Amino acid sequence: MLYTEILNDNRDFLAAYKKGRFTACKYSVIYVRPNGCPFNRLGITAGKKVGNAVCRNRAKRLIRLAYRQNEAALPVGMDIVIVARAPICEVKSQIYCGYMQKYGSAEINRLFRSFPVGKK
RNA sequence: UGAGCAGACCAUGCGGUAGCGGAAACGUUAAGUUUACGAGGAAAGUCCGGGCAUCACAGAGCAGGAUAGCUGCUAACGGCAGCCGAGGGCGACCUUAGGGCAAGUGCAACAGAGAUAUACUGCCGUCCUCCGGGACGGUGAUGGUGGAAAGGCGGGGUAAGAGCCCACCAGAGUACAGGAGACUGUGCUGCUAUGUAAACCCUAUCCGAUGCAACGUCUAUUGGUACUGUGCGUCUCAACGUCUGCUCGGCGGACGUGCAGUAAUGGCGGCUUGAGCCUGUCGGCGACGGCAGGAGUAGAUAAAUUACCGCACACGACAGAACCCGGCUUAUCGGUCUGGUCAUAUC
RNA sequence: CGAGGUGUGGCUCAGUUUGGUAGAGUACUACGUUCGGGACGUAGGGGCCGCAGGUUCAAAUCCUGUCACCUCGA
Repeated sequence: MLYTEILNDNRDFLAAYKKGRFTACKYSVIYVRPNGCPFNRLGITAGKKVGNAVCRNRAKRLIRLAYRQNEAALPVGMDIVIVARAPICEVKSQIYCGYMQKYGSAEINRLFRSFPVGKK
């Protein structure tokens, strides 16, 4: 991934849930929060409600694929946490990637602009 | 041909495009390029057993836990193999926590006269009688209840009855024979013994604790707090700590102060060749063992095996390694092979 | 990786230790009460006790396996 590091600290997840903005769809929920770094950080959550280990792994792969394909369109300097929902297991990857390409990046850009610039 | 039993095995395949993980080679300040490799029969549940690591180890007793026919296999096991007993199936075959209530204690509702020892209705004898029956003694076959009524059934016997006696069956004890043993067979004694130990318990055997977030090692910061080691001073053999819990017993003396070291975080190691797999052969009924030959890189750390397309068909189930093995249990679309059995038909 | 607990009427829970009758509150139905409703009173229905085996004369209870959920420790 080009400008992206992995977000793996529990505090950062909690900060994204509490202080970030979010947008939701049928397959996933996206939390966004500026982090003040010259790169993005991506965290993926696939909880127990998604399914068994096979389903959770598949959900993580699909999200990672979708993020990789749309990475160029995203702004820089964000903490992004994507939470998988149960229906993502039964869907083809093109549908999810297409959704992310069409709406997801636009939503993230909109949320990014919605944060006050001076704060950053 | 149909039904059924046991065992073993496979787990969609091939091609293309893009991408991921560690490794090797090339290149090198680096970016990168190429190559081969990259989830399972259960990887799952974590129910047992072991390896490995650290800590503790003079020991003794009690408590606690596990196992429970016999012989073997194994590193070990609560696993497996063969056999014995019991039960089920016409059969192939399957199931089986299967020591001890003839040490002790407890429990057995309801029903029933009576539930671990008793006598309501009865039966028989003697006596009495107001002829309805009553008293005393014998008896435990009969009635109904119950899971269970004191071995079962038949005959003899008797006033009426009873293993009181006899035959057969069942159980117990004992002797002999066979077997490695569980046990089996035969003879004799002889009727005393309800069920429950997956009730407490007794008997025999086994069990140190913690778990790769173990543990080792390197490094940054804060701080003089905590811990460890050691030198000096003071006080005492009590308290405290530790040895799984308790008792005895063992080991460490405690406090103050000086010096040295350690740390939560991160990196690296542990981390994958192992009581392993396949083939042949020898020993063994078998589990398994010996010998010979052969093949063989998952090792991540928010965590890699993917996404999409095309073709074929049976239209693809359950499901994702996290220190490693041996088992057990559970989930599973379907398919293949081998060996027995029963029924029917034909020769 | 390890330790423990809970599954019982629609809902919340007793009963499991010490095996024999499944119970309480609430909800539901009917009747009474009231001018009518609520509250109250009386009566009633509703349970393969998570699932599958076993021990026992007899299992919600004892034992074994299994499924789901919850909690805790490192």
